[in-house]
Amino acid sequence: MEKTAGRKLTLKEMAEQIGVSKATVSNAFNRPDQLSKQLRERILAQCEALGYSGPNMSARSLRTGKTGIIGVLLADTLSFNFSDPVANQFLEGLGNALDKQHVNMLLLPSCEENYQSSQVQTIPDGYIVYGQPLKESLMRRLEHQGKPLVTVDFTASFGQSVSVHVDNQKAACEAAMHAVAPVEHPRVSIFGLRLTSAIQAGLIADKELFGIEESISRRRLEGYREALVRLKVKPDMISLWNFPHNDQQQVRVMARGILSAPERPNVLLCMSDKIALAALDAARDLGIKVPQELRVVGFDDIPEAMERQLTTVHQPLREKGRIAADIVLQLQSFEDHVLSTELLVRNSCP
Amino acid sequence: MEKTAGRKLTLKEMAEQIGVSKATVSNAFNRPDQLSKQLRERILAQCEALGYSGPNMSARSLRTGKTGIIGVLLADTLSFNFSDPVANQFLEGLGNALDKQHVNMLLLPSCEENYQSSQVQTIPDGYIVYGQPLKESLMRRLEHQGKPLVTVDFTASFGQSVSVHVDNQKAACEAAMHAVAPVEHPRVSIFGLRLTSAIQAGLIADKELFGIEESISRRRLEGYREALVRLKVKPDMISLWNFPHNDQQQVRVMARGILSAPERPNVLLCMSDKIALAALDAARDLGIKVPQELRVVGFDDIPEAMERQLTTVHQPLREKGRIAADIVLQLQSFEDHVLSTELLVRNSCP
DNA sequence: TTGTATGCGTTATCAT
DNA sequence: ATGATAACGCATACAA
Repeated sequence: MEKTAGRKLTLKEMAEQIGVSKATVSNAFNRPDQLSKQLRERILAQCEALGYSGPNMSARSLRTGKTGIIGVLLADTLSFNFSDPVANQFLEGLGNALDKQHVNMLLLPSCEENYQSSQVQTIPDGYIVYGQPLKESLMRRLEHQGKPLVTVDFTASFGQSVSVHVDNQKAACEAAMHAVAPVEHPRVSIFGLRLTSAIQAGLIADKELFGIEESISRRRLEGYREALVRLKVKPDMISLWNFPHNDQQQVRVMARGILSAPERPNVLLCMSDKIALAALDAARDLGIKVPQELRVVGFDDIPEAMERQLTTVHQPLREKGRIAADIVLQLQSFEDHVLSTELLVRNSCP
Repeated sequence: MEKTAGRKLTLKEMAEQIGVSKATVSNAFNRPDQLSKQLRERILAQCEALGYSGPNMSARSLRTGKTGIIGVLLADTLSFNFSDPVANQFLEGLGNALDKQHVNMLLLPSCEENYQSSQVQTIPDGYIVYGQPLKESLMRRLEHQGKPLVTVDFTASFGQSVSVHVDNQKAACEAAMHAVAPVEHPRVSIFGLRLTSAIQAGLIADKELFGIEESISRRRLEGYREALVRLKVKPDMISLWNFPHNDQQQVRVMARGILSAPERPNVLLCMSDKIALAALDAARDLGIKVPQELRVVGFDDIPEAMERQLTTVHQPLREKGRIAADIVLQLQSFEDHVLSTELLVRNSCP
C-alpha cells in the first residue's frame, strides 16, 4: 500500500481505509487500554504506512481544551536569554521538565511589544513569566485567561499567580554579612543591576530607585542594606552604583574608574556574578590585591565563578526551571515555592 | 461592566452580550473591511472590557487550516544555537521576519529524538530545518505533510523541499586560493568541523569522511581541495584535521600541538571563525607570527572576526533567516536561493 | 452592512 | 472491545 502524497489525511479516512470506526482509531492513539494490543498495533502500523502523522492538533485541542504548549515569556531577546548563563540554566531545567511530559515550549521573547497584537494569546495551556515583572495590563490579561500562571524570580502583586524564587533578600544579607563583618573600616560599594531606568551606568541615590519593589535587584539591595545596618556601617561609607546591563565590558571600565578613587572601596557587593567577575578584571587591571585589599562577592554561581574563585550565592537554577514546569503542568501544588540558596565561600572573599 | 474571571469566554457569548451576530464579531477581529469602523471599534472595546482575549486559536485553526506557527528544527540544543554567533544571527533574522507577519516560531531543539513521539507533528504550518541534514525517515515524514519545508545550509537529496544556502564550495575555494597562492612552499592544514563521526579531534583520511555529501563541511572541503589542486599543491603538503565541536578551548589545545611540529603548516584553512580564532590564540601562545609565518583564513565572519582582524568569508546570516522565513510563509517563490558570499581580507591573511 | 447555516477533525459519552 | 453521535469554537459562503 503506497502513500498518496499531498492528500490531507484524516482520522476518519484512516478508519474507513482500515475498516474500523473513527473512535477505535482515536483510541489506538490516545487510550491504549481501550482495545486489544494487536488491533492497536495493526492500526498504528497502517496509519504509518498510509502516511498519517497522527491526530490533527487543532481539532484535538478544540475538543480537549489543551494544546500541549506552554508559553514562556522572556524579558529580553532570545539571544540574551541563551547567552546569559543564569537564564540559560533556568531554561534548560525548564525545557527538560516540559520535554519529559511531551509538552512544547513556545518562547515569547521581549514580550511586552509582541504580545499585544499577536494571535498567540490563546494558544498556551499555561504561562511562565521569567525574570522581570511585566506591565500590569499584560499580567492582568494573562491572569484573566484562567490558565496556570507561574512567575519566576518575582511575585505579582495581585491576582492568583504563583511564584518560584529564592529569598533574594536573605541571601544578599548573608553574603553582605560575610563580606563586610571581618573588615575593620569597611568602605562598601554596591554594584546593582537595573535599579533605575537610567541607561547610563552611574552612582545613584535612593530616590531614583525603580518603583518595582518586587524585582530581584530590589530584594538583593534590601538584603545588603539590612546587613550594613546591622553591622553599623555608616551611610557615607556606602556607595550604590547602577548598571543598566549585565554586560562585562561596560562594568569593567566603570569598575576601573571606581577602584581608582583615592578612598576606594574595600568591599564590593555585586548583584550578579558577571558584574563581580568584571570587577575582578578591573582590580587585576589596577593591580589591586583580592581579597587583601578588596573583598568581592557575587550572586548566582555561574560556572565561571568557580573557575575564578569568586565567593558567591549559589541558587538552584535548573531546579527552579523544573519546579516552574511542574507547577504549570499541575504536577506540583499550586503555591509559592521558595528555593534555598547557599553562600559559597571562595578566595575572592574568604 | 465588570469581567467575570474564570469563565471561559467565547465569540458566541460576546455576540450575545453585545447584541450582534457571531459573524459580525468574527469580522471585527479578522476582516475590518466588512463592517463600519465605529461598530468594529465598539465591539473590540466591549470584548476587551469583558475580558475576551480574541478567538480561540484551536477553533480558528481547525477552521482555516492554519495555526500561525512555524516549526524550526535545530540540530543542537537551544543553548548551543543561541550562544553560537552564527546560529544566533540566523535565528535573529528568521525571528524578525516571522514576527513581522505575526507568526510564531516553535523551536524544536535536537529534534531527532524529540520529534518521534511528540504530538507536535501536526502543529506548524511549515518547517525550517537548520544546519544539518536530518535522518531520512524524519525528513520524509515532514515532507509528507505537504507543508512548506525549507532547509537551510543543506539540500535534501529527495522530495520537494527548497533550500536557502550559500555556495560553500565556491567561497571556500576562493578563500583557499587567496590564502595559498602567495606562498612559495605551501604547507596547508585544513581545520574541519564534524567531517567524521569521530568524537575525538584528530587527523583524518579521506575514507573516513561522513557519507553526507551535502553537509556544509563537505562542501567547504571540496572548495579547499579544488583550490589546492588548481595551485598544484602536493597532497603530502596537505593535512586534514577534524574537530567534532565548534569549541574554542579544544581547538586551541589541538592547534598548539599541530603548530609545534617541526614541519609546521604555514597556511591554515579553517571551516569556521571560531576554529580560526582558536588557531590564532594557539599561534600567539607559541609566538608564531601571523601572517608572516602563518596565514589563517576563517569562515562565517562573526563579529569577533573583525575585532581580531581575521580574514574570512562573509555570509549574510540574518538575510538567510529572512529569506527562509519569507519562503516558508510563501512570500517568496518556492525555489532554492543561493546567497552570495564575500571574501573579507584582513590582517591574518592579507 | 449584517445574520444564518454548515462543517473543519477530533474526543467523549453512551450504547451495543 | 467496538461503533454511533454530539459537541468543541470558529470562519465563511450565501442570503437578506
